[in-house]
Order: sequence, then C-alpha cells, then structure tokens
Amino acid sequence: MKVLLIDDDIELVELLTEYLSSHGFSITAYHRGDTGLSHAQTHDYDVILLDVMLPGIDGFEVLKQLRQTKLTPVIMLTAKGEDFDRIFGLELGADDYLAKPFNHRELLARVKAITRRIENIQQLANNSLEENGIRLTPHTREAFAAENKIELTGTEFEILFLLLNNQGEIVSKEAISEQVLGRKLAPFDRSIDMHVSNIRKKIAEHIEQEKIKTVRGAGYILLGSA
Amino acid sequence: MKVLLIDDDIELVELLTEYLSSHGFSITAYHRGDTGLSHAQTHDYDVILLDVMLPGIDGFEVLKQLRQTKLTPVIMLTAKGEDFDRIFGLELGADDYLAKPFNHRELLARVKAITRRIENIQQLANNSLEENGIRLTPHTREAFAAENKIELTGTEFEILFLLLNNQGEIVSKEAISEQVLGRKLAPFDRSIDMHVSNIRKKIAEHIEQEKIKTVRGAGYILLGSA
DNA sequence: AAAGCAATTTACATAACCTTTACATTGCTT
DNA sequence: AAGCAATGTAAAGGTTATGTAAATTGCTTT
Repeated sequence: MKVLLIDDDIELVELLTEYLSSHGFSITAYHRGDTGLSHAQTHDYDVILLDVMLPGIDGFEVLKQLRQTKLTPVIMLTAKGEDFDRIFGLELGADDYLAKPFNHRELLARVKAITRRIENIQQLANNSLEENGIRLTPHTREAFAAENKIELTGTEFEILFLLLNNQGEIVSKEAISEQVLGRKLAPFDRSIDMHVSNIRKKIAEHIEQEKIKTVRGAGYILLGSA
Repeated sequence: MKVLLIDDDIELVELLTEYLSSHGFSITAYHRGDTGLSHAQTHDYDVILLDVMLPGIDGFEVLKQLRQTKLTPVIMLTAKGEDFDRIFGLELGADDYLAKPFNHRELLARVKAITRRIENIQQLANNSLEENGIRLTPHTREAFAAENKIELTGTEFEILFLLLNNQGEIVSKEAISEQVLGRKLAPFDRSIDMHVSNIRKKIAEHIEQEKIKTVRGAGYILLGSA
C-alpha cells in the first residue's frame, strides 16, 4: 500500500513515516503544495494524506486540481486550532479529515478503512464475490472455478451464491429450498441434491478438491480457503 | 438524482424530503429496515441515506445484504448519542456517515460529493470499454455492426441502445419493457422477444459471433469485447 | 381507402432446465 | 454385520421460457 504524505511539518512527517512504514505502508513525502500536487498527478497512490496549510499552494487548491484528473482517496489533515471548512473539503472531493494532533492509531484505522473501501468498491465494480477459487458475478450471472468459466443454470447459480455468502457455515436444505426455490422443503424432495450434484460436477472440471461438503442430516457447506 | 431514505424518524424524513427536493433530488422514503432493503434491492437509486437504528432489521444488516447485489452509495445516519462504529460501517461498504443532528447543508454537500465521485468512477469505467463491433449514434439514430450500417426500427434502436448502455450486464425484459416500450411487461407479452430476434438477425448479417445473449429467466445481455 | 411500416400477437417448434424416479452408495445406529 | 435413513447421481419426464415465421393490428402517408 502506497501512501503519499504532503505536509510541511517535518517532525510530523518523520513520525508518520516511521509509524506507517512499520505497519506495512510505503510512504513518499512532499513538503510543499505545488511539488506535492505535480507528483500526485503523475504517480499512483492508494491514499493521499494532505495538510491544509501548505507553502506553495494550499491543500484545498491541491485537492481541487488533483480531482480534475485523479480519484485517489484523500484524507485532509488540519493544523491545531485551524478553522477547517469541512463542507468545502467535501465538496472538493475529500474522503475524510483528521484534526491535528491526532492519535496515530486513529490515522491508521482511517487509512485502512479507506483502502479497504476502495478495494470493496473495485471488487463490487467487477461485481464479483471471490473465495477459494470460486468466483460469482451476480450482475452477469457468470461463475468461475479457478478462473475457468463454468455454465450454471439460474437455480444452480443461486444455490452457489447462497453457499458462498455463508461460506464456512452450514446451510440447511430447508434454507436453500425456501430462499432459492421459494417453497418449503417437502419430505421426499430430492431436487436440491440434484442441483448440488450438478454444481459439484461443474466445479470438479476445474478444481480437484471438493468444495461443497455434505453435512449429513444438516445441510451443505462451502469450504473456506484454509 | 434519486435518493432513497430509510429512517424511522418521520419528522426528519419530512424535513429532508422537503429540503432535498428543493435542491433537485427526488426522494423515496421507507421507515423500516426490511421493507427499505427489499425496495433498495429491486430499484436503482443514486444514493441511499440509511439510518442505523431501524425497526425490522438494523442499518448495518441492511447495508450488508444490499452490498451483496448493489453498488449504490450509502450514507449512514446515526442517532444522537448513539455509539456508532464508523470503521465497521466503512468495512461493510458504507461510503460516508453523518451523526444526527446534522446540518442540512452538510448533508447536501456529502450527497453531492458522493454522486460526483460515483459519476467519475463510472466515467472511468466507460472510457475503458472496448469496442465490440456495435456502434450507435443516438443523434442520427444510425446503427452500425462491424462498421456496416444496419437499418433498425425505432424500438429496435432503443432496445439496442439500452443494452449497449448496460453492456456486459443483464437487462431484464421488465426493464426493457418499462424503459423502451413504456409499459409494464404483461404475462404473455412476446413483443420484446420479437424485437430482439429481429435485432439479432440484422447484426448477424455482419457479425458472426452472437452479440446478444439470452440469460434464461433473467433477461438479455450485450456481450463485451472478448 | 389503400398502401406502407412498425409493433404486436398468434402459433408452433425448440431448447433449457427443474423435478421426479430409480437405484446405488454412504454413514450412522443398534 | 444388519438395518435404516440420508445422500449421490443417471436417466426420464414434464414444464416453462425462448426463437421465430406468419398473421394481425395500428398508425401514418399518399
């Protein structure tokens, strides 16, 4: 994870660099608005930490110009006692703010939250739910096993989707019947067994290890990655 | 811009509806988590404002379930004094949060900030769309398949246009009926099937590969480049 | 009113696919 | 080991959605 830090407080920059580095981030720092901006415009970061009060051009202006070309998430940092216009920041496209002096742990939490959110959005933009070699994209109803496309029928897709959403947990046949087939499970209804059998067959063409485990008397489980 | 508001505070809902309406948004409101969720899952909004404390199911659960199928940006609203786990909300895929009581201008700024960001992301995604051999010019209503002009009727053009704008995604017959034909899809209405059949025939004169795929029980999908 | 189109409906063929049946197998209990 | 219930699955059956030619309707133009 790459973080760009634009702040003229040398001491703070050093502290943060050390702290974030020790948590697995790689940090690049600039101390002026103008130079920081041109660097940000030409390089890709996962998050930018941007001080409001900066030599060169101020943080708001940096954000405004940056937003004309980049969507990189920005957390704005405000100096102690500084009168910060949060609404203005939001309108310019800031993603979060933090008032100095701030707790390092809180900064870390926010950076992580933002990077995770970006990941989530990208994942959702691909529309995929990926786990242990099984990937489903609800939007297009496509399914992949170990990156090989498999053709599932509507019901098969829904069942696998349900299992994937409850990965590692037992899903009862009753639940599958009600949620996917839309009816109560009748005593000798073997329909779900058949669907599961067919799904397994299709997955097995690409993945050797059995993914859908039967829990006798209880239901089915989609095994987790471990 | 369409906003879905899920909040059980009737008074707040009325105030917000009035305020946001006056700024050009159209508002739909639900007062329970369960009903709000099922509506959100089946309709498209630009932003969802979601209260955390809700009758039915709580806001976190609504968000979690919604995120399984929809990308709609969500701003979470927290009641006064409520202990809100912000990081948890972000992890579930919330896009922002706001503590009550909040300033209306701030809410508006955040809604606008989010819709703008989403637009940007969508724009970026569209720019990377590859050519798939189908080209429509809405202005002159001309259609081309592999650069050969094809003659489409008005309805055919509209349907193909809709599919193209949702390239790679399933478009249901219901959606086509409502958006193109301007009426609800009736039980034995085969009109859309015929239009699709005719469009396919015309495309097939110039492109061998089937472009419009049927997803049984779900709708049609215009395939991307691959 | 006839002609010309486009949209829709009808009618039937076909394909997809869900379910049932039937029998084999597994796993648990006694 | 026997017995029983649950599960696996191939094959058959039946239902529903879809494809499409052809007829019909509806609208506009001539």
